[in-house]
Amino acid sequence: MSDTIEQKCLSKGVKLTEQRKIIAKVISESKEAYGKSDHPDVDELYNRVSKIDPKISIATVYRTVKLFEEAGILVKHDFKAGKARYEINDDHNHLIDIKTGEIIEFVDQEIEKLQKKVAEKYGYTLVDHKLELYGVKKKPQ
Amino acid sequence: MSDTIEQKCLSKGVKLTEQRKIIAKVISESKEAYGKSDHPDVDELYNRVSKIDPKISIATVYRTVKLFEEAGILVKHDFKAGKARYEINDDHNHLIDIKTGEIIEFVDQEIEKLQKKVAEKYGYTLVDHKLELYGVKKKPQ
DNA sequence: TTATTTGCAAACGGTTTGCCGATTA
DNA sequence: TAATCGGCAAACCGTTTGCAAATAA
Repeated sequence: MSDTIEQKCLSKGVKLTEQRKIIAKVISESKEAYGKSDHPDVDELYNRVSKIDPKISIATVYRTVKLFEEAGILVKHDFKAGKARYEINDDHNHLIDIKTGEIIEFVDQEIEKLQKKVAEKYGYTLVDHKLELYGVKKKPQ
Repeated sequence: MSDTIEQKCLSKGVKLTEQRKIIAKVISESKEAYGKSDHPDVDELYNRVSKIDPKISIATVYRTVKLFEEAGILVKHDFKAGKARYEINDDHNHLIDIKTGEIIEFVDQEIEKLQKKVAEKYGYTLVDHKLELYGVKKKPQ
């Protein structure tokens, strides 16, 4: 499952254009290039894309991230309503520092298991979930 | 903590106007009156409020729910981006039926405990959290 | 009375869309 | 070549805001 976005597009029949390749590249690199907890919103994505090809319009960025989302390649987040953020769909949760806005990604199997259990309890099969923790950093020591 | 919204306003120094009383009433009654998993969005709130006093504007509804939220009386949800929903702040989670849109509220102490543990693990004190499960109803039997 | 609130309508900001020329498979 | 895509600018829609009249304390 560690395919590139491009590979995922191919396997899902999403046509690859120059613009989409560039947008995919920017999203893939957003982590390594800008730090661990980089979660650019669409506008920021557009800024970064523009540096590679200034002719790409923001409409294309919107259309592309939506397309990737519908293909299950990206997931959309609305941490703060108003501006959506997209990231590669690899099913982790977020711990958000309410002071600094820093975002830490984590996975916890136990919580995962309990979620499934809760859904079952109400007669549901768990299909998806969203968990966001909001916290403040503890004083060191 | 089972004060009415009006009582909470008083204790938090939020001035009570006729309009706010009506909006508070509609929110308080939204559960009992329309079924267990009623989560009206602002527009729907406005519709219901209008039936009581048609002169109340949607701007007032927006201003009021925001005011109540800032006072910690309500919490805001963005289940589907685009339309915010508000409900009384009593700290439960949501299980959402992705077929019907039905919303079930639940609390799970174990998950709660694990969340705190995860935050601690990263050096944070948990202040708030959001957990949404998305599922499909199982076939009966 | 004085600060606050409300209604109205216009503005705002993120997102979507219609049109038509450009590009992909 | 046929179908799809992208750029542009206008439209959209939920939400916010400036203003002047109305109201709470």
